[in-house]
Parts: sequence; C-alpha cells; structure tokens
Amino acid sequence: MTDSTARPVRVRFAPSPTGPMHIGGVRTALFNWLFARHNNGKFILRIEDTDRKRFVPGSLEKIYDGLGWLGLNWDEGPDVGGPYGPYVQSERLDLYKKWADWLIDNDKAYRCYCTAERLERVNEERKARKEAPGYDRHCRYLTEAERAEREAQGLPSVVRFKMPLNGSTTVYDMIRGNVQFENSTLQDLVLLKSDGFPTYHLANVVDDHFMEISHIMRANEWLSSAPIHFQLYAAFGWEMPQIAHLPVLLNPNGKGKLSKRSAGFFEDGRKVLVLAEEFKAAGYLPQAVVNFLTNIGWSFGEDREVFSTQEAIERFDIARVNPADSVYPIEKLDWLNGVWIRNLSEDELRPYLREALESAGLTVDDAILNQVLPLAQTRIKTPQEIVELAGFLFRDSFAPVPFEQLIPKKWDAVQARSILEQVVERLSALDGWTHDKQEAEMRALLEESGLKPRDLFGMLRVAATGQAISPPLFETTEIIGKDETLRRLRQAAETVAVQG
RNA sequence: GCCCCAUUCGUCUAGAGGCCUAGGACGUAGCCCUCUCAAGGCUAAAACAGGGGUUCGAUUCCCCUAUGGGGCACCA
Repeated sequence: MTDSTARPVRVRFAPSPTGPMHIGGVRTALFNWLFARHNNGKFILRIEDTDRKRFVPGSLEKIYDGLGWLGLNWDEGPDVGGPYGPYVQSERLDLYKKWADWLIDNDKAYRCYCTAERLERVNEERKARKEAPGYDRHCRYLTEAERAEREAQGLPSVVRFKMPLNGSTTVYDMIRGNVQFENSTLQDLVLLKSDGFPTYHLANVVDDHFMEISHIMRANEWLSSAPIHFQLYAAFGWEMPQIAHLPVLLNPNGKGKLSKRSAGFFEDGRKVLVLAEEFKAAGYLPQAVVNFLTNIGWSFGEDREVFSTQEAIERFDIARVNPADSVYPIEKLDWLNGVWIRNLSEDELRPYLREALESAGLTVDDAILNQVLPLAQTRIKTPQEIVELAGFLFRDSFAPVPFEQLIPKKWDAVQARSILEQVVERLSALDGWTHDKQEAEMRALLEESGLKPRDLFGMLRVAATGQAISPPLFETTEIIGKDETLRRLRQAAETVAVQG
C-alpha cells in the first residue's frame, strides 16, 4: 500500500508515562510495529510526558516491559537512542517554544491572557446557549496596545493557534478515506501552556516532523484532532505524515471503550485482562497475545486465525484494517493460548510449567516434569492449569480418599473392596511397570469381570491420584511408581473395608 | 448542543454490484473417539440495524432514521 515514491517508513508509538501499560496501547504499538516491519521501516518509541501532573513513576519501565515481552522491539527510543533524539518530550522543550514563537511571529498563533476563571465562565455561557463549549477567541482580537499592556503587567499567558475561521479541512485517513471537517467547528487550541510545556497537539506535530515520521497510526479517538493537526502542518508549511485511525477496543459489556478501565475486572464471571503485566502473570504466551490482538480489527485472510508473528508481518496491510470498533473478544485468548501451548516444543514448554508449579509452592522433580509434560500439553490453556491437573505428582503427602468418592455409582463396598484387592494382586504380580503393561492387565480384568472401564478406571483414578480428573490413568500411575501406586490402592481397599 | 466515525451470526471477522442458498473462528449444543479431562473429527443453531433510492441486479454505492463509539481541556 505504501507507494515507492514516499519517504522512508518511520512510525512511532508515543505513550504517556501515566501508569500501567494498557492492552489498547499495546495493540496500537503492535499495529505500528507490524507496519514498520512489513515495510522494512523504523519503529520509534517516543515518550510524551508533557503533562507533569499525570506523570506516574515507574510507567516507563512498564512500557519497556510490555513491548519487550511481546517482542515489539524499537529501533529508536529513550533507552537505545537514535539520530533524532531526544525521545522524551520533556527534554525537547526548547524546540516547542521555538516553533510556538515562530507561529506567533508569522501571525499563525497568538498569546492568550485569559484566566482559568474566565475560560470556565465562557464555557458555561456557551453551554447555556446550547453552543459548542470552548474558547471565544477573546485574545485573538486584542489590539497591539492591549497586548503590550498585559505584557507589561507580566500576566501569565498561553499560546493559542489561529484556526482558520471558515472553509473546511479534508484529511485522508488510510483506513477510512477522506474525512471532512468544517473549520468553523474547530477551536483555537492551546499550543503552549503557561508552564512552558507544549500541549499534545504542538509537541506531536513538531516531533513527528523533526523525527521524520512518515505514517501515523493512532487510536480512533484522535480522529477529531486530525484537522487540527492538518492545519498546524499547513501553518508550518510542513508535509503531513500519512495518517490512520485505528478502531478501539470496546468493553465486553458493550458500554464504552475498554481503556476506561485501568486494570483487569470481572465480567460474566470471567476475568477480563487489560494490562500487559496481567497477561504475562496469567501465563499467556507472548505469541498467543500477539496472535490474539492481530485478529481484532485486522484479518489474516484465507480464513486463518492462527498464524505466527512473522506471518503477520508479511501480510500486514493498514488499508485492510476494519474501521469499526470492536468488542474485546477476550474469550478467544484462552483458546489461542491453548493452541500455542500445543505448538510449543517440550523444551519451550518446560520452563513455563516449572515456574507455574514452583509458584504454587511445589518442588519440581525434573524426571517427573518431563514425563507429565506431554500429557499436560493438550490439557491446559495456561501453564497454571498444570497445578490443578497434575500438581499431586509433585506432592509428598497423599491424603486418603474418602469412601464416598471412591465407589462408583451402583457399586457396593463389598464389591469395591473385592475389586481393589484383585487389582492390587494383579498389578503387584506385574513384571515391569509401564503404562501399557498395566493397562493390558487391567483390560484383562475387565474382560473377566465384565466391569465397565469407566467404573473400574474411574475408581482406580480416584484411589491413585485423589482426583476425579487427571492425566491418563496408567501414564499417571507409571509416573507415581509401582510401590506408591500399590500402597495407595491398598489404602483405598482398607477405606472401603472399614465402611463395608 | 454541535462535529466526526462506525453498524454482517452472542462475539471476532470474510465479503470491495452478480461467485452469497452470506464463508471462517471463538463460544454454545449434539454426535464420534474415549479410562476422567482435554485434544482431534463431524454436525447443528446463529447475522447483512430499519427505510428510501441508484441499478437488469445490492451485504457491497448514495440519502435518511436508529443505535453504538469518539471528540468539542493550559490531558494525552
């Protein structure tokens, strides 16, 4: 989609250090990154910290961690540097001031001395008259004398942009085509605040220009600002980057956009994760999260939903992004994570399982882990699930199973005891403790006794593992070992005997 | 209040005027496989917001309405 005459592809992700890394931000970063990698361009990380009030310490680390975890590497940024630095806006203040002054000198902007109180009053009046809220351009029309007087008094001021009063502005959006705005609906927005810091609009335009950003891909909520930025570029006489507004993630309950939430929450009884760190902590694989995100608002084609990040890079096309916002389809993440877990090699999966087990306070025996790993691989959607499925393999203690749980429906204690004793006898006589030998022996018992596999194996499962759900029975007892398995079965027989 | 964007199964999506009796996926239900649970296979229910145009023909183009989202800060 990028024509070859265009400038080299340089895109940026420009978060504000105002807290945790939100999944919506991650998605925006991902689409920028995919675009950059697809076009062999540069992906730049820039920190927009021009609002000193909202700065939250530690945010920068969360941005690095979140992007890094997903493999969204940046070519230029605060930590890695680059030829267009600094990459932190608070270190570029002189630049913004210089260009704000340039706009004033060229009659494209003006100083405004209005107080917060007056602004608020004007706003109220306009609202009362059912007009659009906003500034009444009072200071735009100050005479030279009035201006000089205010300067002499040393009144604090902001710099405001002189928005064209009439006409219209048409912005070409790479996803939705031309979008037209009436200039009369646009405001004389503030470019430089009274504290000397730029607003987003100024800093963004100046930085994108001097960092030679070729394409801007940002969230949908910025679409209304596009004509403002267009006019700023026009005032400066700079070429505006190509621009696209990405659809946003909506809350699963259908109310508003997801980014209104600052952390994971429960909806319909399931946890809806929204922070990058939560995904990692919950055991989701980075490739699964990337895959999950790339299926929202964009589709691979060929009816494929499962694909690698590399494949996504090869195919990514910003023009094919769906313009409509989407409800966050979090229920697909578990499925995808399961798919990716099954795609992992044993060596890749092992550390995840080890960590999950250790986090649950279990001591991990390497031999046991290696044996249970392939059994668990098709049965878990997150590494943590191995604890519930097979954590008993890593526990020393084994609590005797209560009578009620042991006996299959329609069986009585006498029968159960008799069967268990036969099982113990036959299994202890076994030469070799492989799962197929055990199974062959038990199949023979089934044959002779006419019992149902479900009943017999079910009882043995509970007796040997203490659980009604486990990995396949004989693979499991093979891991548990002959002595311990028989001990547990005898114990079960005793439990039944007492009741009987 | 004004402005902008969007609207295909519950959800994510394919669909760029005839290929659509609208395809895929998740989820749901059923069946098969089966020692439990998964995985896997098969099947089912499930959508073009409504109304006008344009056209020989609209899911696809235009308009209106409705609904949803976003914006209108010395926040980004």
